[in-house]
Amino acid sequence: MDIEKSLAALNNPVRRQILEWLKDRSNFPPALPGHEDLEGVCVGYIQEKAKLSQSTISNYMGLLKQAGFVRSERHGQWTFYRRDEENINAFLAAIQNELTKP
Amino acid sequence: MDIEKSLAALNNPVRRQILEWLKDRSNFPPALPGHEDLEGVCVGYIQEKAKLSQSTISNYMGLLKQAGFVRSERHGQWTFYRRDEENINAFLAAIQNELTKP
DNA sequence: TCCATAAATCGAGATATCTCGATATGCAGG
DNA sequence: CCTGCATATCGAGATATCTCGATTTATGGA
Repeated sequence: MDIEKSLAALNNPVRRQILEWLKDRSNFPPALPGHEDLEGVCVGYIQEKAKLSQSTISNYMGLLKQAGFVRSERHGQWTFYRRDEENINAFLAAIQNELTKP
Repeated sequence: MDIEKSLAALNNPVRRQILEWLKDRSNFPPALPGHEDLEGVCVGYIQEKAKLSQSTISNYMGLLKQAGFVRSERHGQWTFYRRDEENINAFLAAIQNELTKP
């Protein structure tokens, strides 16, 4: 729970938007054939929606992952990203604790 | 409640530290004579503790104020800053709402 | 009115972030 | 193996943030 990294990762509107999109799998095209069971979304789908370059999105997902907001799972040539609700909640608890008076 | 400005303001360890210090007036030297009733802390006291230049701290306090985390009150030649608990809580509610799944 | 003090603003150099296109890596199918 | 696709990494230019010292503005007191 690195609050520094977490805040840096959140300090960008597109990265926050991606986290919101990932709340609901149906914000993206249907899962690839043979991966219907997977919760995650591949980089290409995220890129398509965000309309930024592939390298930028890959970088963004790396930052979100380092901050703990997402987990990744590689399946074949694809990397599937999904939210890490536990870490997200841990961050919220930490920032709340840091900001509020006892 | 500009979440963009708020996250930018929080994206700096010294600014977060200042917000923490301001939780408790006793983190600073006693109030100036004639201002004992005031909740706030003057810029000079904050600068002393943060060990950064006067202009940097003035800038920081401006950012924290723009983000809504502090209010300022001018009394004579001093500007007294104190936390705005209401806005801080509003930010926490907003970020929680943005980050958590429904 | 003049001076001293507190704070805000200005201008600038150093550093970090953003974002891209190009390249490298890893994997699947023929 | 060789080719093609998905993703990651690299290098770089543009832009933003950090932080300072110098200057300006506001105020209070002699």
